[in-house]
Amino acid sequence: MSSAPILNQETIKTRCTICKIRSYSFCRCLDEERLEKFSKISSEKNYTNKENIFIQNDPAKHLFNITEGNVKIYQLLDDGRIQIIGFLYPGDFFGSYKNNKYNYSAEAIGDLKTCVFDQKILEQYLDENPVLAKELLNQTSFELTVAQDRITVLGKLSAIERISTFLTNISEQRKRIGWQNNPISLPMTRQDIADYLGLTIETVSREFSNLKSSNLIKVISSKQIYLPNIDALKDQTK
Amino acid sequence: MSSAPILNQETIKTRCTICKIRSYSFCRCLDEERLEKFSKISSEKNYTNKENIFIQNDPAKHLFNITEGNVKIYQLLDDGRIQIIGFLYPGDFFGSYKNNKYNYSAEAIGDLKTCVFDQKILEQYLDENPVLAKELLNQTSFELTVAQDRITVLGKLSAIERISTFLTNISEQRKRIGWQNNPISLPMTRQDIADYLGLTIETVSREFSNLKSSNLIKVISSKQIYLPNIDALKDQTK
DNA sequence: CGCCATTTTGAAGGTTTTCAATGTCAGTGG
DNA sequence: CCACTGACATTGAAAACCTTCAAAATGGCG
Repeated sequence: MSSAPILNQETIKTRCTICKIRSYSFCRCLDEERLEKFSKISSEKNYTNKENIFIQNDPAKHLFNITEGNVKIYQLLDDGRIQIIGFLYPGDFFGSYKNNKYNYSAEAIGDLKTCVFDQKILEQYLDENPVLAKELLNQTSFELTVAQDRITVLGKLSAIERISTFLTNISEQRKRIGWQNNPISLPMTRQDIADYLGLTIETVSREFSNLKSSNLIKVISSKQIYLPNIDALKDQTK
Repeated sequence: MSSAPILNQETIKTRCTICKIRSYSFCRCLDEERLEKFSKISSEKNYTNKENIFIQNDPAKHLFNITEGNVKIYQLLDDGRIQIIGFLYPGDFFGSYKNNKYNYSAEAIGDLKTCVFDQKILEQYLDENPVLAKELLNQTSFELTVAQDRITVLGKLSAIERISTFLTNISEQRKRIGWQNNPISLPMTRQDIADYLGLTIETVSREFSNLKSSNLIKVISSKQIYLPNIDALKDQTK
């Protein structure tokens, strides 16, 4: 079980108003006035590469919001098999809003800055600020559609289709949050991609090679991928 | 695109108060007083076997709640491949609360009775009744954990593990809503189960036969399955 | 009883995995 | 500066699992 975040009293007043990712996060619905109170119910906690933020089935006490860096959330089977549920980026939230156990483990990919909420305190805050409850509902509904799309990817797509979908999705997600969307940077390893797509690292590597020979990707470095023809790549996705 | 539900003015006043599945549904959080208003923003609509309730990418105008019967929600790929996202039972809701397009198609399995809400009207109602917004958030968060668990099933489990998980999950779900949980009735076809688990009908049939020879299931009829040893079956799930 | 949809079973084939070896690259120390 | 190290990635060959194609069996319903 991972340790609890510590409140940082010096920074709480201004933290939210100067937050760079607020417009991409569920707290965007709060006005300046509400934001001051909101700052007080959250705190900052940072992690380093491969550090666990929490473990599946831990008592679920907190909800996290990424302000900087990346997170992978994953489920582990008894025999060591791993399934990565998702890669999360600035503005994404994770943890548990309501359940008493975390449904997955969470681990930092590279340096990570998060904003932490106590589950109970956040729930109280929702009662006083229904607008935030509605925004969380919106965001959670969206997460649900993402998860449903992933069910189809894992249930029906071939290896090459999964990889192509993965690459085009990343490109689109980067565009959405205003990052460079071509070439794309992949913060995760090939093994992570495999565990995300329900494949082995060898299959991922082979399909990357196939895409390379078809000139559908150009591997600048192993974590920098250029997509010369996104439309043609999209044709591979189904 | 499917047709819009029609308000039935005669029944709206009493419908919610006599609703048999209310305690399993998101509307359980409303008191008698609020329920009367709530009745007025919903209507009843029934469907027959294999009837489409809506199609993926239709403009999303409604949210549905099952009062009787079963629904399958699924995504269709361009080449005809199908992935069933979920089987839904009384008390489950589906449709779209916020998105402008449905993320999946929905079809009745057998006779179906639903309670229908207009998206926009429901959203207004949420503003006046934050308690319902919170309840919808709870329910959607739960749906999200279910979808995440399914990602692991489809990404990492073998055929026999998927089938065993499917059967034990159904049994537990039946217990939860107070139905007979052994033997379990399967309203869907083998093909549906295959499309739900990302397998072919042949593989599903073969694994059912394997479970039969191991005495882990007893096929009373093709849609009535007795589980003589649920614990042993659970050992097959991972 | 007979029909037709659904399910089961069989055999061959294909995609992905497994096991093993080689290659690449960044960081470190001689 | 270059060899060494270890983590990560790629490639190869064989095997496994699931699918595909085909045929037979079952079972519900007129």
